[in-house]
Amino acid sequence: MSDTKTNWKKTLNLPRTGFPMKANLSQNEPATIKRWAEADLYGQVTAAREGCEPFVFHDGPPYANGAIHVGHLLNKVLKDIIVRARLLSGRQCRYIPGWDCHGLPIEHMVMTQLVESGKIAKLDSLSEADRRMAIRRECRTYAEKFIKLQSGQMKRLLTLADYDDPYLTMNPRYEQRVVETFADLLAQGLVFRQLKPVHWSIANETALAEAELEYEDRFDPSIYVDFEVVEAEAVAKAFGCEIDQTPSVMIWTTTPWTLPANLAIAVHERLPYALVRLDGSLTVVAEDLVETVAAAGGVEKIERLGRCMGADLVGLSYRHPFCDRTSPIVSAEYVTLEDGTGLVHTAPGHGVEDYGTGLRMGLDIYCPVRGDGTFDDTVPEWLRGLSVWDANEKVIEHLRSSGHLHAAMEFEHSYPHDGRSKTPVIFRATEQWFIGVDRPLADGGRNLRDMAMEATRESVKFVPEWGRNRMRGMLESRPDWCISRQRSWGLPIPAFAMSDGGVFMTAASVRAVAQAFGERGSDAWFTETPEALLSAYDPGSDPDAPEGLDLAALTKMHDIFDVWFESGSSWNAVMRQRDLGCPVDLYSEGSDQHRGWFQLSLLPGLGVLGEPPFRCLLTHGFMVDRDGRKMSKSGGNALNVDDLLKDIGADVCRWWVSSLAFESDVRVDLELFHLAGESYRKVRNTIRFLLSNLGDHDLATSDSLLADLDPRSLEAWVLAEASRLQTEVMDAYENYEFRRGHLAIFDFCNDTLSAIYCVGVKDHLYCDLPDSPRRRRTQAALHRLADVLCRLVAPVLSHTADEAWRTMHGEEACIHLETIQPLPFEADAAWPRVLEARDAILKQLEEAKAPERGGIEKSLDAGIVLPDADGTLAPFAEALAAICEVSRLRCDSAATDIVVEDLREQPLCERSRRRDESVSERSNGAMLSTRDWEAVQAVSSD
RNA sequence: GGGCUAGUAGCUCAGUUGGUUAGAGCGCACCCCUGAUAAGGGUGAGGUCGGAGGUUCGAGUCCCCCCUGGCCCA
Repeated sequence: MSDTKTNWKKTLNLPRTGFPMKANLSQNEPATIKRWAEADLYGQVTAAREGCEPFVFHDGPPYANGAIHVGHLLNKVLKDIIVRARLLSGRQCRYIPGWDCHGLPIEHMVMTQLVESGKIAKLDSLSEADRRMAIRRECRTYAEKFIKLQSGQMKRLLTLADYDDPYLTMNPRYEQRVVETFADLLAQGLVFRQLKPVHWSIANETALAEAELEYEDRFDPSIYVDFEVVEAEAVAKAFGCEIDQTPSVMIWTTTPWTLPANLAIAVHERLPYALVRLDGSLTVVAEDLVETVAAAGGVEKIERLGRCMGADLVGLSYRHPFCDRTSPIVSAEYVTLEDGTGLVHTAPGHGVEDYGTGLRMGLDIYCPVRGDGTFDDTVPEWLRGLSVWDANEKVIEHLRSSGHLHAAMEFEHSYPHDGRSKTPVIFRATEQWFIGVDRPLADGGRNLRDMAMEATRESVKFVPEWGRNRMRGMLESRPDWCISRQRSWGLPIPAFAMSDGGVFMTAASVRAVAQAFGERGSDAWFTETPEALLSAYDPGSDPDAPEGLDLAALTKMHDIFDVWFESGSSWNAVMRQRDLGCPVDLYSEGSDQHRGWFQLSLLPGLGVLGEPPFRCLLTHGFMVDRDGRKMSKSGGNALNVDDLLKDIGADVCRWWVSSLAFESDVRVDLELFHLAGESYRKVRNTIRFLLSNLGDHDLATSDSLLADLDPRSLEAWVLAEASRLQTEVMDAYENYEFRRGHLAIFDFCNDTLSAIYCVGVKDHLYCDLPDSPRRRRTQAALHRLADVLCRLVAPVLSHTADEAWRTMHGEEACIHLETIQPLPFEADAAWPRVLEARDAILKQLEEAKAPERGGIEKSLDAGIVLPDADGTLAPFAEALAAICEVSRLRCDSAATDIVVEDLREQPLCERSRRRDESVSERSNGAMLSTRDWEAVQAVSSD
């Protein structure tokens, strides 16, 4: 018997294909990448879509620092799915990858390496310009290294983009456009110079960024100071009591040297304050802090005279204890009862919050401290020229002798230090460049904030929609944009100092420098004279040129642009510069960019174009670990992308990405990738089944076999389902609902095909004569299914789709050059009822397995009698028998319940294993059905 | 501390304008097939919808508060 078994196998049309079950992605994908590169797939597909309606998509620049992580993976794969889906639907989609190259993280890293390698000493011996150039050379090398690394990793993710000509923010043609963007904003009157406190290293006389600070414990004086109130009566009234002496308000500080710059005292409007007599001296402190403050001053007798709210104090004024001025009491939300007195010493030139309060209240941003840490001549004589550290003691002495000091002690706290010199830093107001968001534009008179609020109200589309509210909230409260930084690695702000101390920078002069940068790169700023940099500048034709301008007397200033200004100009430096279309259709990044790139592209865009540079903002969430915690390298819960690709391959990663509800946080864990691998295999094997039955099928004439399908045939049904799938998936892609597409594709493979259609047609495919019309028609359907599946998965499984496509159409073919067309198939309206009948039948078959119900375990041992009162199902009897895998099925208009007939006593066809009614013993001695007997005879006569 | 956002079966997610016993897939259990075979098919068991209140005849769905995450600020 076992001999005959193998013999029958030889007479069957069993599946065969070169498309393997095992994908071996990590081995095979690199070959695909190489093939695409050699064929210049990006060039080919953009050429093929020449003249098609463009979809303008602009890539945001990742920072050229470090290897890519899973966040990049999500970002880049999502974008690539978008690009490929648009190409599939017949749109042109030129996609230029980019990198953010300048900025502190790189410079900081390079400086650290220079210090560690000991090369820093040599650098410090150079002239300032040479030193900056040396640092810039190192930074450029560093950035180039990581661009190369990341670009390779991104290609490894199977992304399609113009990697031969990416945009780099450090390239001359990019720099030129950034500076020109700046010139336009300058012309609009939006650029201004203002003091702002920054971390300042006295040792190196330079501004420092947060990343350059090290926090160390340090002892500082902690002092409580009484400031005499000017309006004694008003105080009495506020507290509702009689007073007999001039009251004070008490502040606390650990930086006595900032007291000369005190211009206000801040209270919280909704906190209660008390007027108290502490051992005879009348003062105001927060009600809850009276005891603490009294204890600090060793007070023996506390007398509470009255109580009021902070709001009652706002507007009063006080006399500075040693500078000749009076200042206001103001309100501030950040005032707390954590420490101090509940009344906060405010020096707008020496603190971030103080600065904010100063701007809000219209106070001077007053900073009497010079770059070397000594006082200038605006302070009382006894402080002039003194270093701030020496001033602490003097100030305390002075306050004590004048009777303003309530208490003084030593205080240990964490304090920022310059990481390089290890010396404590101070907050010091310096001149910075700003773009004003509330200043009216020269043409139009509206300001950027109003324009931004209007643009984001409805004209920009947000996906998800809540991004709108989020971004508008940020726009509403954002301060003016400080665009200057005091570093070397960046794009210079082309401002010149004039000999009279003024600053020279006009729209025309900036454009001239932009031209120089475009030709020679921004290094020119460090290597060329002002006259050379301004060679394209003609003061005579510049209405903004200052009178008596002497180009030869100019000196270059040294601020560079905030990197956000560079990336925020990319719509101009890339999309307009390369004539790709602007405003662009889509920007897509993580939701942190509502404050970052999106907002900082919107503002310059509005200033220059008068409209947003984008039409739609698509955001994704952040990667968190299996417990929902944030991912970080230091936390040890980060996944390595290279390992991931080696382990499971890019297509599985892409399949995983397409499955995500990416709008919110994305849980990421190796196990989840393996799960995605399982469902990938399901799709792959389904495609494999389709392909494996097409080996003897003529694809060229295939579609003609589907011309007049019976709407009640399985083929009509499955192709109509495919048509529905295509509509659903393409609609999902169009609306960035990749998860919906993913699920639809999976369900189609898993359910429609694997569980139903493939099961239903196996018998025809394997057992019919190869040329039987029924088999050929089924093959034509399989071909159509494989075709549409390849196209639909191509944006996601870009390697696998290509692999399958090439299995069908030869090595030279490429799925990614194809577009998709509507499928014309329709099926009988009764099909849903047929499938319901199938469910019911399968349930009955399962129950028939029970011993008391007969114990039929194999469905082919069963026959079905199906109730069909109105005769709807009868025409589907054959199809139903096939998709239920039963040997016989009969519809009965008189039956009320499904009957499972036990056919185990009936003859079994040895070849098809069906208990068909036509089975009988044939002339060769075998039990075969008529169809199989004919097939065997035909095969053996070959 | 503030703005935005998320919390539904072991896992990933659906749940439309509040309305019958809260759905799907994976996984799991059991069974079939061994002619898609490191494949394929069938059936089934899993949830007090983050927690506490409230509105309502009725709430996963509306309101308030709280808890736990995330992003961006302070």
